[in-house]
Amino acid sequence: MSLRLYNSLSRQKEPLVTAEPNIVKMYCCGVTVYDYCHLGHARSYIVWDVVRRYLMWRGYKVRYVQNFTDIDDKILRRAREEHSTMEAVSEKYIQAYFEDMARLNILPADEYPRATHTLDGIKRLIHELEQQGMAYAAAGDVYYSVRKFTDYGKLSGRKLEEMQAGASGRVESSDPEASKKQDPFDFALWKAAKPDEPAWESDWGKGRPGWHIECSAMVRDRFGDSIDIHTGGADLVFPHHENEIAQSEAVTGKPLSRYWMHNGMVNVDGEKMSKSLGNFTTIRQLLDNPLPILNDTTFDPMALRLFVLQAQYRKPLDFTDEAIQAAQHSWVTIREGLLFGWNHGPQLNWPDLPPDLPKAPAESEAIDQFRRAMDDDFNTPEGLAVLFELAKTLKRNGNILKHGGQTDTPSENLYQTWLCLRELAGVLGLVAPPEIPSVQPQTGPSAEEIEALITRRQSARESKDFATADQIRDELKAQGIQLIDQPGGVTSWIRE
RNA sequence: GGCGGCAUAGCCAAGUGGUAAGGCAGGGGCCUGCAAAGCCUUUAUCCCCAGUUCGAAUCUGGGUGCCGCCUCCA
Repeated sequence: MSLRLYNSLSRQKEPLVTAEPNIVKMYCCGVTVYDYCHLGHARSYIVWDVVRRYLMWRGYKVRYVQNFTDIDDKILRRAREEHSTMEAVSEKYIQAYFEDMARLNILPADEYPRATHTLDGIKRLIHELEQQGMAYAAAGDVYYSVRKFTDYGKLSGRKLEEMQAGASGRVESSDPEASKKQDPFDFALWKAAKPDEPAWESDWGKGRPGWHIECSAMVRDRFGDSIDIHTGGADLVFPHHENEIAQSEAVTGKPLSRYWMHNGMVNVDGEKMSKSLGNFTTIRQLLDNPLPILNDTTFDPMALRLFVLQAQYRKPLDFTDEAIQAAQHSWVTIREGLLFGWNHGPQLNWPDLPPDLPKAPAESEAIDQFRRAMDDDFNTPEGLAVLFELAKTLKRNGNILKHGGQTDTPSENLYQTWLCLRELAGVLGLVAPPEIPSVQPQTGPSAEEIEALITRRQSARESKDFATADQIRDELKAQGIQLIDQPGGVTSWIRE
């Protein structure tokens, strides 16, 4: 059974057939760098990271390119506000982007082209469009003649005539470029320089590129005429991706991308999270601040990842307190499972664990089920269900071991389960750093002190002095020591 | 107004013709001096109506509600 994915272009799931066997050329529309990334960005890049990791796990060689838009009105406005420059603003937020993505364990792209580094390619493409009669210059601007591209609207499924009815009110008057356009639907490929704004020399005079053209130019520069998968947020379908298609395909005569994939939006109270609505939470806001709903602890980046992957990527995802809480708790379960080997391997006489763990047996049922789920348009909620089954088993056995019992599950089975969980979690980018208890910095009372207190409590309990017994338990609890009274009068303890 | 999508337990979410995965939260039980932790166990007939079918959450038609895009947007 092959991998199938939903292609926005055909509006149906299709088997993945790449141009070259086992090679995937993938381009993802990145961010405009004028602010910190919010949860909408987090979702988008987590989703595409998982797609990429899964394809790699399935044996594809993936080349992944993602751009930074570093020329833009909003960046300029931000620069003015901060008495800074466009370069400084974009540099700052590009660095912030890298920091945020690293925390979310998103693999770095193979390349990060920037608009400011792609001027040659952009100008070349505009020239070619001009030569083909698809574009025209107008007072220092250059526009794309939308009506000349007969396939216009094929991605978003709209017809120019139908759009006109609803859009006419806005397109006409409010747009300052409207007077230069031959048609309201035409869009800018190149914009004439305004005073005091960064500008580049060109045959049309000093100016800067429009937004859509950079992606067309970058894809062409890095990959050639066609790629396999083009991704981005659902809000980019129109006009951004539609325009990319118009620009690229008019010149090359070939499909810009075989498959188009779009992720659903993150919602707040049922409405899209967006800059313009002002209802956004940045990634760092969420991860850096202790949250009352989490007992004043911070939200784990991996829990954010889990939160995102618990929804199918094309559906809207509601961001709520309850969702945060659920994700955090869920993550603890997965993490317990991931740490099982490090915590209990020695106890089970496992061999020393090499840094590169062996692969789980490919024919295992869990792997099979996971693959079936993910092969069906990256069904991560179903894939996660597999992880939970594995993690629960490990967690349960870990608890039994921790509480002094003896598991009746063969050590070898637990080892395979653990390898399997780690491998599949890795495909989803979910990792828990090896936390070997003995290596952790020990704070609070020493083991001897604790044992002494337990002995004192024990005698208090035997003489029915429960007040003293409970007091000792409470004091240790306050120092992060959890006492566990086991059947048979034995009391063990763990550091929390 | 046009185009597209969604509607499954308290919340999130799989399932696309054969009598409802998983997570979170909750209930019950075991254990305990009490507790914590743990273990076991439990919780839905799938928005409404009408069809097709031996059989539908799953197909068809009609409603209702919500969301996205049509302007910068992941």
